Amino acid sequence: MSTKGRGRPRTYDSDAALGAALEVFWERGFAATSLDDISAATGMARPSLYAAFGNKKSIYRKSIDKFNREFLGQLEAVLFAGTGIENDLVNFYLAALPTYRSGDRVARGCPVICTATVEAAVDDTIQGDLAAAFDHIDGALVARFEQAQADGELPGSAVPSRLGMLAAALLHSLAVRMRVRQKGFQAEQFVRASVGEILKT
Amino acid sequence: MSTKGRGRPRTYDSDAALGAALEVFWERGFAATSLDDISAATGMARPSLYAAFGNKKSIYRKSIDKFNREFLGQLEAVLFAGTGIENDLVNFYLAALPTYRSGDRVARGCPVICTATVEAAVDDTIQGDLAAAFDHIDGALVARFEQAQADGELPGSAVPSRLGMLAAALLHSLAVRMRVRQKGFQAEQFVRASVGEILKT
DNA sequence: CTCATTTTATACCGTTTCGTACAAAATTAA
DNA sequence: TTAATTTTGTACGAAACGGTATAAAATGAG
Repeated sequence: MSTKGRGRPRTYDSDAALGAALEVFWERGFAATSLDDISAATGMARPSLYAAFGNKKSIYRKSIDKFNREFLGQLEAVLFAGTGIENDLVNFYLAALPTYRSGDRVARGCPVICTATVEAAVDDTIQGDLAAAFDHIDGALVARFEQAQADGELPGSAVPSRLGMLAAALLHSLAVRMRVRQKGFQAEQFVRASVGEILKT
Repeated sequence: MSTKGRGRPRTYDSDAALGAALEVFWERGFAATSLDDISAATGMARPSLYAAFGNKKSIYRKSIDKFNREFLGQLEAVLFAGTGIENDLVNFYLAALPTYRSGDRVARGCPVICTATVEAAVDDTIQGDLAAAFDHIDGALVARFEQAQADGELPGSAVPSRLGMLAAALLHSLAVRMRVRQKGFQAEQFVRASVGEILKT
């Protein structure tokens, strides 16, 4: 690992490689993705992959971590945009949809919720990463409802922790539903209707 | 395939074998489960597995289908028990928890939502099975809210289709959260609080 | 120009994978 | 008892897997 100095210069960009690796993990899941798949997607030979990021699980964790930082950061910015609780919340979900719909062949939902969850039952480190990501989302949503209550947008009888967990459930459902691809499911309509129900006093 | 007649009698029970196969798929996911794993779990040699159920994907689909029939049937019975919408709904989720918590090592959530969803992006037949299962749950929940409205338990202004999809989101969230195993997550508390919010006029 | 250093790329190793061929075993029909 | 039929269990084969040893290639330092 050297940014400069003696030696043959590396031909890859670490961040781009992790992004390309995520794409294949996202489509096929962790177990069904081979190092050859990652090698083809990144253009890096297997020994280079190993030297740069470690073994397959390590590559997976690093690519998921990168996704979490970028994606959750973007979602949180929308959630705390300050356009009122209803608007912020609707925009929060709508901001996730383009990512959940992405994919060359078909929509793939959320890479974290849809691929890491499987591994969580047999791999404790991935389970830890995943639980931390869930905690992070829960915390952000609860905090947003607390802020709304402080701003007088919610009655004093409202319970932000309950609303936050309910709002998180909406995101989980969207994350898997977009990958399940039921015919006739209207994501935007579902988002607006559900947020309306949640905020109904 | 013969129930009686000439030939060496089979030593396995098809239903029990599919149940044992589901256990390993449930813990490790489809891709990470080998035919040797299934062979060990069922006590059937690989050629017998192949003769009885077909290839790995066929075994998976049959075992998931058996789970869906049994589990969803059980949940629907609770949902339509007729003890009032709030009780029925709470009991619906609570009835799912023992299954979601089951597992020798750790809780494994829902086998359908947590393992089939990964494959849905690359396998169209599994995607079709999965979408049908989701449609089924959606339909049952929406029907239950329609019934509640007809029974006068919900105001005329309520929209059963919206409430049903919101209630389905709760189940999806529970199904993955039980496998994610966040510290401090209280499932029963979450269920009661969320149902209370949903039914809050 | 020479040498130390770092990355690349080929090739290999042992293991595991899915699927099947084949003979032995166990039953019923004749 | 003999023959036909079905399941079982061993054993095999080709392919794919994760991971690594090793030499060639490409740079900077001296």
